[in-house]
Amino acid sequence: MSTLFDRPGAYAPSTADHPDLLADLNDAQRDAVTHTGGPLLVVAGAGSGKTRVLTRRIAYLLAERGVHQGQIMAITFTNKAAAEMRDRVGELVGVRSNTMWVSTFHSMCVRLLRREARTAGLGSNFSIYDADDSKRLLTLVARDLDLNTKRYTPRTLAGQISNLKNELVDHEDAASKASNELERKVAEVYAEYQRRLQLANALDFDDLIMRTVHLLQAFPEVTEYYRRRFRHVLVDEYQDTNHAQYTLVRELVGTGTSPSGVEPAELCVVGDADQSIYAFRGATIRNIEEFERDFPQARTIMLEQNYRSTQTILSAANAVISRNPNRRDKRLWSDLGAGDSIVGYVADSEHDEAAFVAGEIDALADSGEADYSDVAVFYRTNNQSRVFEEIFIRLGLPYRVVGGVRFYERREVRDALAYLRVLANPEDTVSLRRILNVPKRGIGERAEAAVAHHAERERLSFSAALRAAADGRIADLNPRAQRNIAAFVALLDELGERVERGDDVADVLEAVLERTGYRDGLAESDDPQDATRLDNLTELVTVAREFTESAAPAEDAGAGDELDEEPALPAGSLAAFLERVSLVADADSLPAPDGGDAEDTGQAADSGMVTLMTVHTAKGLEYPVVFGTGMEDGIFPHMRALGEEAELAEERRLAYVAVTRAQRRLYLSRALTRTAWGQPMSNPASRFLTEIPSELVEWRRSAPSADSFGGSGAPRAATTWAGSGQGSGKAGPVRGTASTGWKDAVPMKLDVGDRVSHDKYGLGTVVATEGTGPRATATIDFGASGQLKLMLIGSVPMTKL
DNA sequence: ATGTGACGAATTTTT
DNA sequence: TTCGTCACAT
Repeated sequence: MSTLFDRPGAYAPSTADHPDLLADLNDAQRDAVTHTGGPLLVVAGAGSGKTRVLTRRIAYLLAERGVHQGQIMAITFTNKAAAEMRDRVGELVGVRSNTMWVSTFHSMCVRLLRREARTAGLGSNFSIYDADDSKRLLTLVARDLDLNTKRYTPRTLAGQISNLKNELVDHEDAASKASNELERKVAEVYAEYQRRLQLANALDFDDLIMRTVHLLQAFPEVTEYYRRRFRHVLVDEYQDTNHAQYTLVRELVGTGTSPSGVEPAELCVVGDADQSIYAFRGATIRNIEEFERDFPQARTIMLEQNYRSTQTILSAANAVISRNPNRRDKRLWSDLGAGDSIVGYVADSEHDEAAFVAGEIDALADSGEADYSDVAVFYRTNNQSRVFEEIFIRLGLPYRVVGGVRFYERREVRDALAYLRVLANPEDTVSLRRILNVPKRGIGERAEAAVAHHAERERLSFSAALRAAADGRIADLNPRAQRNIAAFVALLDELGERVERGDDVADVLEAVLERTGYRDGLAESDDPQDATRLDNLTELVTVAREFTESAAPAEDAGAGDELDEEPALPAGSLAAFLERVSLVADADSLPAPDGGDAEDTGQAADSGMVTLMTVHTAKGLEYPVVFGTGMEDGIFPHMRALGEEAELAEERRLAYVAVTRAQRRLYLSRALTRTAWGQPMSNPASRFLTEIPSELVEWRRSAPSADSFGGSGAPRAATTWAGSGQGSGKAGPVRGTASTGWKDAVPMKLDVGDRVSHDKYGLGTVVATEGTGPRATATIDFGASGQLKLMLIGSVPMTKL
């Protein structure tokens, strides 16, 4: 790999200029790279060279400003982004990038918490609970507290508690602030949940951030140490930070001169409020919108030149996003020219839509206009991928689906990992209870409850109680269960010895799969799914094997980096492996540039496959050809967002993300009818579709025009039904101006039993109604044409009789 | 203790 | 439709 170090004559440390670092940047980018002093906010529109700015800035700090790599902390949200940043900085400055702290918020916090475990009141071998573990624990807690688990589902509880932690509210504050029944219950659960986490020596994802913030706030001397150490903090995707992460950054950077004279570090954050699509997880664009207020003397630099897309695509994106209220105005522009029109398509059904997409991809490939790998198909929700897969398989069109159920979320993988986690941390009760009877070994609910009660009564950990049970020290346990428990404990001990004597992780894992009978159980099954499960376990063993191999030689002896002199966890250890897999949840994620793909069904190289994914997973990626599908109100924007201003704004940002992924060609399609949960459903055109200026779109197939329906629809129907997708460029600009389009119209009032006449499906009877306002739907029986569920939003070409 | 059938709910998800 | 949870039977 060529770096500035390697290139003869290109680099002379700390003396020469480095025109290379700035030469190919535009003015704004250059400003962002060279800015010195106060906090810097880089507002980076889609495709405006955000990563380039960040990496150049780091390189510039090292090369031109005499900053030591150990003084830099760069924070991202994903491991992928962290790896990419490290690589790209490496290309610019060489091996110095290896010892920089470039990491995700979460791994940075883990690193810090392990170092300061004692101060933070943690065992340094703490486990990390992910969402699934949290929910399991919450299920236990809710049961023990006798909650109505219908009303307080683990999902709800997890969401509420997560929100509280993201806002840095601890369980005591939550209790005192609670103002209604739900909040009081949540606070109660929260308290018990935290108690159990502590008992299990475990932290959940949100704790990683919150506990770090609390640590820094409670121990100024600790904070001071890190502030002295990190003089430059850079944050990527700043629009995705939640309050806790925001506070963490502020604690790290510092706001004023500390008592012992440490000045605040230089802060550089990069983000785009228009691409904030994770508010539902606590991200708040407040952090970016009020950056200037939060950090006085802050400077803002806007990157508005887009290097990715044609002007047509950008104009469409601008048209959509500009309807969001309270938005900092920003207009992306491109000098790549207008390019091709956006292609619109109105399909009869989702199958029809998929067939169109497949046919179009085929045509592009045949004409040589695009490789399969140039093409991405986006949808709002994962279940929409199915129909595409079906058609692609039928046509032999190579594709890959990104996302969905991830490798580390598969049941068998989690089971196997739970064994390892118990071996590493016997107090990890959630994992222990998970594997207690997996595979089935005759330790049922009753026995488990008996052990749990005993633990509670005697104030023992579950693990200790289990040992008591094995020794016959629990009275109300039948002998059979006792024997089974004893055997299980013996099994764990035997496996534990392997860990003790330092066997490789992969060997321990192999032993787990063998000795527990897990592998045999799957091998003997005739369920075809179990064959896949077996493959996944084999893959996990491979991952473990590779982990050991990469850990051994990569011992870079600290390289004078004081923070690395004592690794918190021994390299290659079981604990280190578990930490890795907890924090890297994307073994089978995106097209790895190097093609080093962990697991996939397909054999073909990435280069030859169409990519299918949700719009969320598409963030940060780009493709020459993009298909945005399911552009219907109720699908995208999602039904749940209709009528909710904040959620609608987020959907709009999501649409903006979708559109701005496209480089050359953008297709937008919708279906008049699609099957939702077994029932056919009819959705109107997505409002996002109608907001795109019609001159940018060439409709390959449009909605049936009002004329062809003949009849007079509901008032307003004739004009509005045609709203988008009015064919062949005939339609004038879309009406429905500003935010008050026809979508805000009152839905038709229908009750069960009402008779209606639909312009397309004829006479029908209302058999059910659901939802109200913008979410109102009616299921109508059209006799021979069957039943159809219609969204009543805006207008439907239908009259009530 | 475990297997079966009814029932109900059902976005998005960087860690 | 599909998946996971719950009640009940074996």
